[in-house]
Amino acid sequence: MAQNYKDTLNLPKTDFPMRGNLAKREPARVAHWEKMGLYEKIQEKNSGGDSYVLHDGPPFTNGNVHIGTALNKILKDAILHYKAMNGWRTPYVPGWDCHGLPIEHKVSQELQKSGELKTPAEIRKACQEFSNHFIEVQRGQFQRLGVLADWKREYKTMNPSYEAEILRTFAAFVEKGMVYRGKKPVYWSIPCKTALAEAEIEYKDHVSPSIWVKFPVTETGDTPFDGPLSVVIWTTTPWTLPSNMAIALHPGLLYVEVSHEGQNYLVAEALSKQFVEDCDLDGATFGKMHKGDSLEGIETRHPFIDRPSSIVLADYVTTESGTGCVHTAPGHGLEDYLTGVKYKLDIYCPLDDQGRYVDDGRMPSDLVGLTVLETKGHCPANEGVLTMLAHCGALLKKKFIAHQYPHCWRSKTPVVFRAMDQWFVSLDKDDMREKTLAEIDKVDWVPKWGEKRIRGAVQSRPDWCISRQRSWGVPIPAFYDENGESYLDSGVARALADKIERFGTNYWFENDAAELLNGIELPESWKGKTLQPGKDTLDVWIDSGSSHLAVLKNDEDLHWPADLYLEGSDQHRGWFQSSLWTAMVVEGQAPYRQIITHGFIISQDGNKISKSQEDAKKKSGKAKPNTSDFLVSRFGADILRLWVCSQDYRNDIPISEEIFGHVAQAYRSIRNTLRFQISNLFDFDPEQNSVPFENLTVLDKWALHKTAEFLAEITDSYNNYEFQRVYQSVNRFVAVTLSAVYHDILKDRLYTLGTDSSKRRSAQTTLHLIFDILNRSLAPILVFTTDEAHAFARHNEEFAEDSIHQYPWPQIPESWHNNEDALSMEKLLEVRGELNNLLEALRKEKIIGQSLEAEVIITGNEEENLYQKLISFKADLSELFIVSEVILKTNPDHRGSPMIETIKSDGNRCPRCWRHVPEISDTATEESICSRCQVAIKHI
RNA sequence: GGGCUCAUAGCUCAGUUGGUUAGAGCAUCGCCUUGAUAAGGCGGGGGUCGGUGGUUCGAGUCCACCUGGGCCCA
Repeated sequence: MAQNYKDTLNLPKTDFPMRGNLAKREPARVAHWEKMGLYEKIQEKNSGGDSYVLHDGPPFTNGNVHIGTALNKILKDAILHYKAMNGWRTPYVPGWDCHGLPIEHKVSQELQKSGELKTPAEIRKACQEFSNHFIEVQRGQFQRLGVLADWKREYKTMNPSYEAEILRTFAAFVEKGMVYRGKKPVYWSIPCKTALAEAEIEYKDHVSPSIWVKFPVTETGDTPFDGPLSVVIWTTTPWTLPSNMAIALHPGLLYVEVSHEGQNYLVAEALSKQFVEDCDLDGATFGKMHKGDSLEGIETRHPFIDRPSSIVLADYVTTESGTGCVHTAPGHGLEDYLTGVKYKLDIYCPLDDQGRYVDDGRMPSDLVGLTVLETKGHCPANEGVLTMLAHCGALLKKKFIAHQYPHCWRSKTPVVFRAMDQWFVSLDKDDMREKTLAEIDKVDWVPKWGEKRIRGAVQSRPDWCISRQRSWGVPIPAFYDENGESYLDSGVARALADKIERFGTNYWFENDAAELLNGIELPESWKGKTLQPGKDTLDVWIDSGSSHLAVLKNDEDLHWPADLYLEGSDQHRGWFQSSLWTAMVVEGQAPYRQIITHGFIISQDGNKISKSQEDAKKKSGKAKPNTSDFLVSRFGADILRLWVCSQDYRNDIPISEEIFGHVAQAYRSIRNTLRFQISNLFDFDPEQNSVPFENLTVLDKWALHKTAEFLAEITDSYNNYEFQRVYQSVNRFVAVTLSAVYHDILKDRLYTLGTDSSKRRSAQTTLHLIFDILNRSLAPILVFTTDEAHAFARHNEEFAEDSIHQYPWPQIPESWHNNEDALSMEKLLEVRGELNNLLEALRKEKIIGQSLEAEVIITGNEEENLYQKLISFKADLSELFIVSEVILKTNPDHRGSPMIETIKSDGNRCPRCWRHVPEISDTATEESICSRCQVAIKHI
């Protein structure tokens, strides 16, 4: 008959599924939101509010959305949800970074397979298609994550109007006189006649001649050497010797004079023994030692060109190989170049496009015309230089050496470092750097060490090389005459920007100077010249660095500067900095008020994700892709979002199966808690059945007090963007306050009392309030689940026309906080701890199973505080402790806190409510139930 | 090699201006329940706070060095 009584209970009822099945079910909600125009509705709701502008850093459009990019967008979305709930207007214009070498490289590889040589315009067209394809892909993947944005107004750095803004930004640089022409070494492929980027370089084994060369000291300065001597350098690229301008020593290393058969040499002390051995200087002796920094400025003579080569200092000099005296050719190496800039050396590079020594009047005539390109193991330039060294007696030793050397990815030939004309931005012009540093002060950096980081980046950045020898980018609007003289003018650049805005950037690549300049008023100096348009494009950091101008300034819905930029911490050197410089030049002010940065995704063992993935791949042969889509397909977007919010994103962010397992568990716990509440409100209409606050039971008032504490806690965390604290608070609230305590106690009331009894309605009123607050407070994070729960709770259906995301952040009455009943309840609930220990002991002894099988005897002194409380709430105690009876025994002799005992109840078990009571109404029949149930059953 | 940064139970996080036996949730183990049931309840075990050395009456919490990780440079 027990089943019959079960039918008389108000058991929970809902269609809200226990299991989310997110991967399958979320897409329908994405479609639902799209259809109902959720983003627009949220904007409309807040149209009267102030706007909060989070300016989107554009992801690069060259592949699927990676987990790190997903993390970034999820954080942005959660912040905007929270701001929108708090009444801010939150227009969010997402962007795409389209130009750049990685795309051009991939596209070129594809085009190369077809074997045809393509013009820049053709390559650009293919790049554009490539980029557009991945914009489609990524947009879909972002939307799948639940990210709400104004996708109709998204910005692309390859849009003609955007490209025009880039050119106008550049024009401002020109106008301020910051742009100048200089030389800088780049990788150069001789067969391809093109500059290469690091990504286009392959390192391969190569055999080179390594040589030890004497540079006789001509000017010793104050240094007291034992006698005439030569500084010995070691190099594996003899062909760069004609461009030698200096010899670099380490300031902190010791250098020693080595004597052998009347000759004296200077090398690093740490390498001197090796040097003697390598150069067969048997019987050499070691003399005076000198510290590197004491030798700065000493002059030597170039071995075969009438030119001094002086001693300079550089930190990158090592004692790993060579002599510790580094041959420095600023036109043929990046480090050499930087040293050259520092010491104002000539950035000399006497090579033409074919890699041949040019006849510039400085090159020895024996060398002119020799190429550095190696064919069949022969390098004419190397051989020419070796011959000259042998003639002049400067060659101490030659040995062949196998080492890694950079090769061109396309032609597979060794590349050379070659200084070429480039465009630079002078960052110190008009104290721009100082002004920028001052501006950094005014920005709110989160975490605050971000300020140190960008300060370091801005301080140490050398002049900005902004030209690239690439096709997929925005052209530098410069022209050249037949002598190679350059022509650049801000007015012309602006006029060209207008043209490009109308015709697209390919206009530049498909027309000659006459057409490009047609209708543009030219500066006097340009007139009468035969000009060619330049082929270089702008550094892509100018592209994305102009976004605040291109996007925020041209949209009345947005404002400049932005309220927030939120990107990975690598952007201190990247986008944060490039945006800052462009803003300083154009507006004289930072483009953002606040910067939040997040760390990088790492594996659980703390290593780089790509590296550990490779290792896993090697071991198991089945590495799992770290793409957003893969993880969404396995766990669902809400789990991914919850994971993001569970981590302190300001540091490294670990990811693993185990971590996702725990987050999924936490999700289930939250979901079930919401489900418990929804299912127990199936017959509750807040309009009809609500109980006023003052009439709620003391336990319900306590629950609202705890809810108020919870809300205050997470509101504070949200305000500080500390989602991991929200996550922790939610877990504790859900698992402890609700599931283990409040919900557990409530079941008796909800299930067994009369449907409309005031204590049951009191519980439902409270549950309803808590559900609403909990669900809303989770809405910025669990965008799908909270919307689903809302639809089921309010409309008892899966999709509703009103979304949780249109509701404001919860506000609660002050009365909930610290009400007197709640504080008393807090004390009484503390007794549960001790009580539960005693019950567990009975359970272990198989005396009881459920706690309702037990009764409690508490002995205490009326003078004592807690015992007084127990007395005043005697009627509620058995409910609170979920036992059948609580007996209070007052004993004036009892000292200290009340003594608690538990025993098995000797009452009869009511088959309906399972409580053990002294009297069952009619023990003779099977219908016998307790008196409380008798009343209840009449009011079902 | 340089700049910035991180290091608290198996996992993810709290630990206020240095002060009693270092906390939480999850996981784990044992028990109970079967009227939140691919759920729920109760209880137990588990860190000496990356390491070393200092400052201090007292340090996870301040200082120095070391180790390991990350981002950015070189």
